[in-house]
Amino acid sequence: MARQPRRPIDLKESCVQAAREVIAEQGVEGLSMRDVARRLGISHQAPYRHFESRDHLLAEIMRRCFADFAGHLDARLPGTDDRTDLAAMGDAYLDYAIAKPLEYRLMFGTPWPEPAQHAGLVSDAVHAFDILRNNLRRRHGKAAGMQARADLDALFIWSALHGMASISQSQAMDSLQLAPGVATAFRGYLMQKVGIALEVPVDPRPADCRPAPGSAGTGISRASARKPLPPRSISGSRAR
Amino acid sequence: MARQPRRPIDLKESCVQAAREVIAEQGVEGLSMRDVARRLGISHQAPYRHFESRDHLLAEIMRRCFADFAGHLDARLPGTDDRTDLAAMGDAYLDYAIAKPLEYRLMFGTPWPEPAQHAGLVSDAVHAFDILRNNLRRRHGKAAGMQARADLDALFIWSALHGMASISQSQAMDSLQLAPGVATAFRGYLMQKVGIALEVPVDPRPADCRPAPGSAGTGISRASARKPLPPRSISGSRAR
DNA sequence: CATCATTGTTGACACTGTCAACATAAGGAG
DNA sequence: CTCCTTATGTTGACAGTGTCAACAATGATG
Repeated sequence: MARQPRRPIDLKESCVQAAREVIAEQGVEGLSMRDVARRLGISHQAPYRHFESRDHLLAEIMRRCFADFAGHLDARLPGTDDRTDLAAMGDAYLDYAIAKPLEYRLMFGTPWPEPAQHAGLVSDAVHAFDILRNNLRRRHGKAAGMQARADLDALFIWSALHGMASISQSQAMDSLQLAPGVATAFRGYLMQKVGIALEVPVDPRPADCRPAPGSAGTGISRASARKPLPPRSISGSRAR
Repeated sequence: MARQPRRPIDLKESCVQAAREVIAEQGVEGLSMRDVARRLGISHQAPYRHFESRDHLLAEIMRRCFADFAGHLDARLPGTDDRTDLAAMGDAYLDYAIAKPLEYRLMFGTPWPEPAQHAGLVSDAVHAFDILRNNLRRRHGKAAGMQARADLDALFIWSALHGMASISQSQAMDSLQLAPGVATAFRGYLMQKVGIALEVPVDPRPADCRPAPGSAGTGISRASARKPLPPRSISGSRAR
């Protein structure tokens, strides 16, 4: 028979809480199992009764971050239509990235532990993405190929937002000697550009010709790789 | 008087080489001073004669990666005009990210060591950015405010490319159940969207009104943060 | 030659994740 | 009730890490 946990205070839960505190204070790299144990006043091995390894603890925390994040996206001020709603979603995304940089970095800037394992992690992360995708699917309708279009738009939006979020968080911006006002205008400018790009339809086919509709010729197009880089390619993975 | 280094084989150089191998094989996290020493058959403290700390070694490697990267961008097939050149640059950027994922992650996905220190790192990184920025400055001319416009465009392009590169490298794509063909079309689609966004001029002012020129209303716009997130904000830094 | 800075080695220290063995206690079976 | 199983927590080890301190060799310079 499965025995019920009768502990009043849930040590597993406490570990997660303590670990989140550490991460919020010092970032992922600062997280140590022993530190968690120390903060809770328990032996250094106690957390291992609840988490197989540091990676498993980390995965659980990442899962919760994704859940938080998805909740934050869901809690945006509802737009009056799909368009303003999309804008609100973009704002909510960037607000979160700014307000919780270390959590953001944990979700999107840290190599994931075990891909196949930690199924909960994956499904929670996908759920966050689906909030964005669902909006675009409503927008594009169900005609043939429109699922793909919605996915492509979702990936494009995500790229721009994530790119901006992670660039803003790196110290890079400080060193670039940007023209005055650029740093503060960046966010609004990017949102406008993305909005424009979404308005103008685009052929998701191989691309290569297709001038931009209403404009001379897009400028950036030709897809696919050429010139496969000199010799020494890179293999490797995040093993060990 | 400054003594000349008379060593035939430069141990400092060997350390860098060995460390780059480790990183290319196992990623940044796998880099260990002692491992470097072991590979070179020297004592575990020898590398410290040439690098103050692991972070200093890492900074040197990052610096070289940026130099490589900038060289790779410079070595793109020259475009016939600024537009096709910009496209070639985008392609070169993504080619590099794909060919050397671990180096790419090292440059753009790893918290930098000491910001102020390691001046060489910063200047080499800025140089890579300047390749992009210079193209856009030529494009925009020198009229008042156009410097800022060029910087904004550069940041926008960088965001999209970096966003795509880092999303593609995460295992996320595999889990999203994307519609068929989306994964392969992603790159070309994003390049087209970026091209379109660059064609259509945009007001870099605060944004908030300004409908997209030639279209009903951009959809994504309103900049700036609202709703500052519940309570628990995050402080912390990458200390120690 | 004597001096001295450069470079490399050896040995420690505190810290990490994790394995193994042990202690304790609580519930069910007899 | 006792006995046993199972969950939980503790103690002690081991190999690995970055880094400090003390020492040794070596070669150019006074």
